[in-house]
Amino acid sequence: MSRRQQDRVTIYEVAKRSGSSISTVSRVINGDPAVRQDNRERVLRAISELGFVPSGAARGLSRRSTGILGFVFLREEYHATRPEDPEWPGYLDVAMRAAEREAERSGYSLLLSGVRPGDEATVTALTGRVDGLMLMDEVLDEEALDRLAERFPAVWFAGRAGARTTVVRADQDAGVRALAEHLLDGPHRFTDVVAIVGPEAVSDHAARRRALEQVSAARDVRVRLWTVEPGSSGAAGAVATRLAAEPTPEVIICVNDEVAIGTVTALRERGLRVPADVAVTGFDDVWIARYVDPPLTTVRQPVTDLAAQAVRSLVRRLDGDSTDGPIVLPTQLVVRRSCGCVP
Amino acid sequence: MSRRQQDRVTIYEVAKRSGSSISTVSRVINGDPAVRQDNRERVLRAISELGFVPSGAARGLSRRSTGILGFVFLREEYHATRPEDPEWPGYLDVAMRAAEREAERSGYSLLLSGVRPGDEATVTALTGRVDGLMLMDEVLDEEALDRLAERFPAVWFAGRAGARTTVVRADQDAGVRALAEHLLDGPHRFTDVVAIVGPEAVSDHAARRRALEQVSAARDVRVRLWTVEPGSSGAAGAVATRLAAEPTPEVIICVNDEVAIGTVTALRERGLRVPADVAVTGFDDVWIARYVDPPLTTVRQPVTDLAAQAVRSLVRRLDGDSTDGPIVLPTQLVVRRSCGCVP
DNA sequence: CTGAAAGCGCTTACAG
DNA sequence: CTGAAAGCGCTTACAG
Repeated sequence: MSRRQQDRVTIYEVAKRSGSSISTVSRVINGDPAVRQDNRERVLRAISELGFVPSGAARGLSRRSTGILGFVFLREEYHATRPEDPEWPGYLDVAMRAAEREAERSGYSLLLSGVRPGDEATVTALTGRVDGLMLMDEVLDEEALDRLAERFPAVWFAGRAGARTTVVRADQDAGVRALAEHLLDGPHRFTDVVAIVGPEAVSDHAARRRALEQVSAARDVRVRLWTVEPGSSGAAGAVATRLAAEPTPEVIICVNDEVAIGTVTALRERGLRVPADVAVTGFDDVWIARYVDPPLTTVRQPVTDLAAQAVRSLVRRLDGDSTDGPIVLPTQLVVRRSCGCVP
Repeated sequence: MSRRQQDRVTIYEVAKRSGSSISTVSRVINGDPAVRQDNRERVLRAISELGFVPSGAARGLSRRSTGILGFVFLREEYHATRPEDPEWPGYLDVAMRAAEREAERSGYSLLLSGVRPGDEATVTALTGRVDGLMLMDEVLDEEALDRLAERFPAVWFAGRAGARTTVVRADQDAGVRALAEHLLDGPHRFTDVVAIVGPEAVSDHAARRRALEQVSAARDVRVRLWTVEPGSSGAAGAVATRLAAEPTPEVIICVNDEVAIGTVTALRERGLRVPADVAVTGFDDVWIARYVDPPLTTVRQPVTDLAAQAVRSLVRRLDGDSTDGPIVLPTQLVVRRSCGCVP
């Protein structure tokens, strides 16, 4: 942190060279229409001759605003569900890119920060360098999040329904219901069901699990829950182990598309066909879901929209509008071949 | 940009409450061991009671360093090669995540910025808010890049071999040679070849094209080049059009894995089997390449490493070490089923 | 070991 | 329309 930028050209040198004051230079930089045309041109010329670039730090200090929004997420090794390859980009990456796009539209830059779960200290430190914060669900628990949001503009991305802090989330409940009803009431009327679930601590996972249990209980179907351990070395391996130890179900409902892909692989290694012998479903509808073999039946989450809405809510708050209530976007069942219900 | 942070607690209030001076508070914040234990404790207590967080802007102004590194890339709509779905995460996302990881290890944060091609103004403006910049190849041309790098710490990510500025890149030449030799000299000895290539303006694409032409010329094989237009609405559509208009080749060498996946789809829609009727290869070896049908023969680029090396080079430079020469990482041929050379 | 004071490079009332 | 000056909240010689 002790590295120096090279000698920078300051507003003072521009003022001197253009024969004006720093006030005028500042006005020109900021597009104040009050500056007389000839003065403006003189200043602009000096700026380009000197290669002047305003210091973001000085500007930020003076304006009490950095023009930066922060996106805080869990570092990869703490993700609850991940496939074999640490390089897989998915839900989170799409959200990051979309957030950057939307931030830029509002004149902000996006700062990335991957943290350990519950690392309040790092999040608090970020507070000193950005104007607002967007936090992924698993970063802080509800209490810590509320404590932060009380004194700093923050939105909870994919957070828990009903939180005090503004939450932007997708309707997990409706998505799971549509999926479960399709599987339990559809052409196959599955009764022997396994669900690979994520940890209860992740809001979206908890919501999905609850919805699944409600739908299955109403039909008197017992769902076996298989947990993917946080930091496990890969879904395919974990699923293979369970398959070897337990009776094979008719359908495996997976926590996300990546795990579904791993599950298909694990089933095939046991000589089972998908969907002929076992149906498999995913969640998220990442881009690749339609291209794998078989194409995945899944539930689409509007990740791009979710991220854009989170940024917009934050910007509204920074613009002085009152804090938004919860923002819930719809999910959508996408039926493809992996559930065996279409040819 | 005129939004205000709420009233922040400053170092002055901490000093007053702890009965010390702002110098001492500053020393405590920065872990100066010279501060006497009892004083330190008093200050720490005041900090936590007041919820003090140092202002990044003030600190940055004073230190002449922001602690932020910038990653500049082309906004999505300007990408040369992209599949149908704008949400696909790939090479660039993996690079961003890896850069964030490595930046954090060195005590920096990563700022994202998606720009239009050639947008020097935006890049220059960024210069005021970060300590160093990592630019994707297509953002600026070599001249603009060198102009920037002369006065500001910058590395060129996947840039042109031989540039004056520090370039971090993968060995495209070796990767393409290995692939082309496998196809032209391997079991099938293909002679009727199509290559779907990216724009010459992208350094990696130009390098690959050159290597392919050299290998094929040496064997007297003529390669038909199909160009994927920047901003085209999708590889599958473009490929379908060419397939309808020209004789079907024995093998289609694709510019990346996403295009390969689109190509497989387009071929199938014409009733052609892959690899039985036409072989297809990709490039990059994104995570999904092994899971699609058929699994893709491709060339692996060490994207994570590339990003980490770029950040490290930048940090070395900021630490006062001299500027690095070009950094070239190896690529690797990965043979799977899509080329038809293995069962 | 500690404090008073200058300085980092901007923005913005305020006065003219 | 323009400038002098104060202020944003830190760090860091310098003196003690």
